Amino acid sequence: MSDHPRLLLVDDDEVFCQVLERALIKRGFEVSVALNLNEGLRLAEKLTPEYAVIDLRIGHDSGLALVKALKALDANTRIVILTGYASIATAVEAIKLGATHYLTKPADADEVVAALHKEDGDPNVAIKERPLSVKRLEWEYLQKVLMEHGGNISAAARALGMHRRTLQRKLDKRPVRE
Amino acid sequence: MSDHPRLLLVDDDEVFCQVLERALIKRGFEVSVALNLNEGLRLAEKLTPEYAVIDLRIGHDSGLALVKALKALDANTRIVILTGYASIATAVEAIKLGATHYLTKPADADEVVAALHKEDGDPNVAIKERPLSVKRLEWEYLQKVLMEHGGNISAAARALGMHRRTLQRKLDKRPVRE
DNA sequence: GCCTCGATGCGACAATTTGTCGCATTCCAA
DNA sequence: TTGGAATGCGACAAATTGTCGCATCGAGGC
Repeated sequence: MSDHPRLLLVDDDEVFCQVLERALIKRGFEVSVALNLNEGLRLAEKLTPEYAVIDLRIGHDSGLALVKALKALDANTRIVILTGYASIATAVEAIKLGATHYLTKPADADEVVAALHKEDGDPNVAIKERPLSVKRLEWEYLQKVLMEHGGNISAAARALGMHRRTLQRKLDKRPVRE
Repeated sequence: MSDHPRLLLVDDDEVFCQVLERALIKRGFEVSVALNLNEGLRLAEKLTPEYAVIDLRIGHDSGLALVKALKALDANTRIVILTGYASIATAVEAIKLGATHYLTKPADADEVVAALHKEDGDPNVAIKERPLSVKRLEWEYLQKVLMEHGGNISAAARALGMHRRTLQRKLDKRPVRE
């Protein structure tokens, strides 16, 4: 056992979990990973983690249920919702249920950690030195959605509400530095 | 003096205020209207309303300041943020500051009243099935970074590697629906 | 094989959006 | 009071996007 704070990571994307887990361990957390809701609940009860990073959509379940459960177990748990399917409605409910913050993918480990430590109602604490440029954010997002559509450019463009020609052109370019 | 609950309505759109005021009176509220932040603060202190409906953008000021003030006066005040410039970043802040709910214009009086009476977090809100459009993602990101810089447009533009003029223009526009 | 449908790559041109400058205010802290 | 920073906004050129069109390609279905 260590003095490292316990953190529960729940997300059904295995690859994403592996990457984020590594990054969080490097930042001093003792990380436990669950790939589904039940496993998440089980680990939560067993470990009573001080921190949690939870995907909004875990398979067909909602991560918000887990927020409620974690807060019931320990109201001091600091929870961040991290999702690729963000909406104002779910953000509002997440915060009402006691989540500390709500992040949209793509988000890097530094953002996650910063969000975990964010204080209540405090508009600005740790300002990130270099936020991703808009172009870079867009590039990563395009890649992510494209992948979710099996590389089908037409389908991705439709999902993104963007003209196929435009997506095509954007993909031709290099990702922006930074 | 009646037994009608007192409601403070703060929005810089005069026409909108008139319409909503009438509708709220019809629904049994004793409504006071303020068209700017200072007037809103003054009325808040004078009336200590049980309810408040506040625009996020009041002229050049932020309605979030008023949420904070109202909650400081009386933590039981039920406040709904109503805005045409909705973003996840501001929604998260509003709820953290104690707002009861967060609505996007256009919203009718029934929705507003329902929101005022809304109870705590519901883990069963519907989760979006589609990812955000690129435009919407950008809007959310701009709002987030802007908030991290305390609303300083110049600083946010620098951090984003984007021209101030461009950021200014993007912020003026309404967020894309979805 | 033949046909259809959706995906793709790409040219061309118009419609929009951005990048830049400039300038008048407004704000704020020294 | 004063200098520096932030802001709002007009104007015009530069760059990006939206649209249309068309030829090609691969997977099914018949």
